[in-house]
Amino acid sequence: MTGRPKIKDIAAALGVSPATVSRALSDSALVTAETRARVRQTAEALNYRPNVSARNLRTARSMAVLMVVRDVGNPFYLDILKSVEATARAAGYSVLMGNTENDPEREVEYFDMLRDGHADGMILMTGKLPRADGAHHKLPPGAPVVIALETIAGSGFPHVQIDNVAASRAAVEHLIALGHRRIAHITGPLPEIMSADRRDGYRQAMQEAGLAIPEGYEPNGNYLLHSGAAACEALFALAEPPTAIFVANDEMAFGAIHHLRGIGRDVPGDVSVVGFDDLYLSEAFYPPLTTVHQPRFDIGRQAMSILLKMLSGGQVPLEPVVLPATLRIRGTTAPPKS
Amino acid sequence: MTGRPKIKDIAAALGVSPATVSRALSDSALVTAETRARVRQTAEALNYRPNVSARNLRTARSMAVLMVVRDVGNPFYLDILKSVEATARAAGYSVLMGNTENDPEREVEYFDMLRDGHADGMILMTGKLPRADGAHHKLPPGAPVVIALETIAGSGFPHVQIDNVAASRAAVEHLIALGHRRIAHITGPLPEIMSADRRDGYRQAMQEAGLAIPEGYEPNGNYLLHSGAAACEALFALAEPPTAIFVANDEMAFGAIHHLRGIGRDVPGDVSVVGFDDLYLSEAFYPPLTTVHQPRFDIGRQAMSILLKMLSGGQVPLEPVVLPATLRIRGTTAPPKS
DNA sequence: GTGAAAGCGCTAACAG
DNA sequence: CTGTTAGCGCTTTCAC
Repeated sequence: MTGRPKIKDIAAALGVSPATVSRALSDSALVTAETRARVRQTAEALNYRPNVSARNLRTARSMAVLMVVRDVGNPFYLDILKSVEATARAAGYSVLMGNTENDPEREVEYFDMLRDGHADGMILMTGKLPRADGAHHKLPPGAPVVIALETIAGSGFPHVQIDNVAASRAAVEHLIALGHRRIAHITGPLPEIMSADRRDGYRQAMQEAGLAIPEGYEPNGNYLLHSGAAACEALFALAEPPTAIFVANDEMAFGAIHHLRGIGRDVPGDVSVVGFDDLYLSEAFYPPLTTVHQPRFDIGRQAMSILLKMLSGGQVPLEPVVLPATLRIRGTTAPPKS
Repeated sequence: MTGRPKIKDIAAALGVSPATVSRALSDSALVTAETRARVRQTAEALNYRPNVSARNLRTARSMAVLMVVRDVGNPFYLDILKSVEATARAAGYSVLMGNTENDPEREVEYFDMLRDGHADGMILMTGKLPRADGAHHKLPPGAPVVIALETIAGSGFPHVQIDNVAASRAAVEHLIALGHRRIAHITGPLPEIMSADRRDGYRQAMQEAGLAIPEGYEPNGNYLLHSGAAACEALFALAEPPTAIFVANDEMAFGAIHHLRGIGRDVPGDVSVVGFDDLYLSEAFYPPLTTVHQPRFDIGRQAMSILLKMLSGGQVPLEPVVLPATLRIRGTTAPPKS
């Protein structure tokens, strides 16, 4: 025998039909325990592996799901990927990773992968659907798509998220409680909802405390290290720089702190900084970063569970699933100097 | 028409044969520019997507490659993934990400994915082949597999790597040049070759400088943050702790520095630390980490290029491709105190 | 409990 | 240049 063995080869070797082999291999109850054992044994002996393309074609399923993120480079998503994968594996699904790099065309490509049979369902963490006019409209209604971490209003897809507004408010309230009054905010990319939510939490806390938000106190970033430094630079070029900064994610917070150090400002001595995400390294950073912790593991697990439910035709929550996020107070926040 | 459109539907709508549609869609030269245009247009109109399972079954290729790493959580691999993906995409391949978490069973599963048609080729960065007795022996000789970053002696697969011994030696020589004599090394997981190479570089540099390696000066780690802290703790429980540490990767170096801070030792004032990898955050860390920079982008690009060559039946380098790694001297190294 | 036969959607000979 | 035909390897009726 040459080439990879097929079901037919096993059948021939055993003098049974291909159908029986197929059934035995898939643990069908329609086959004797004994035949099953014999089939499994020769399959093993022949080093047989079922051809996935053939199976997928026949069953019209890929047993794979797609997880699409804005930036694989962000370790934050990786932790979620891990729990998504664990949950998926337990149900027999594998996980394909999609990375958009914020490129709308690539988002469209990933949507296409649902339709062309690459994957059966999808977890989206990109904060927006491709082209408002809508690649997702090509998907059948009720398509197995779950939105995690971000919000896509009116999409009709289930959501798993945290309350970004409340978490941000709590972070800023912490700074206010320490006595800060000149508090700035480095935003994520706008007008994405997640970024807007975090900014809104900041604004709410400021307003409730009766604090003004001076011109230039809301510089924009894009969640990347460098943009945190750049935004921070803009802040400290102001006539009245802040004594505290709430940064929309940890990575930018690292960049901001790095910049502050460069211009000779001590954190938290001169300036307090709060981040958002609680990355793996945030605690080992110096000073250990005060930040908002997100329940990454739960987010992934819940999102995947809902997706699995959709994939098996079950009911899914119509209301967003909102998980708790908590402020972790560490070493980058302190009372203002004066 | 109900359900997803197939090639047949387009053919019917246009009054041509399915074969023509297939050809038009794949830009075959065997079809008029005009027919091609018409086909493309109705395909677009019908919102057609070719079924990948059917295509893969027919062509016996998946146009996907698998990149398997030890730990997706390590940002180091992500940068490589990005360049692998860019190179793969340019050639029409997509990339599947495999994560073994150092579990040999999972490595075997990924090998199986080559045989069951999930992927056409594979880039391995796990440092060892599954079960010495050998899952890879199930693969046909000359299987499209490239080993990156690590070495699998005698496997016969092409390798893309850096010279870990030389790079480590350079790192330790830097510490020696600063005047350190009590230099310790926190290793990666042994007996993996990459970890062993880095340790050997350390030993060579020490020996050449005529420096002894005291008992306990080579604590083991596993490349994770926490193990760096733990190994460091062991080091500073010694009667004569080191004045400098060469750590086998940045993540453990972060952990070690964090621990040193915890026990009141200043870096680099009291202790110098050198890492390995040059992670994205290493420069933003405080103090900025002195470390060995690896050419991540080139590693990914080269590995994928070689894989593509194998996939198209071309010749591949028999000798390992060795890329340069360079020491980046930053803020965690200084002369010893006394 | 097992076998025979059909067909998933596509591409690649082979004719014309 | 286009159409006809066959078949990739598997699963799943439908018979028995």
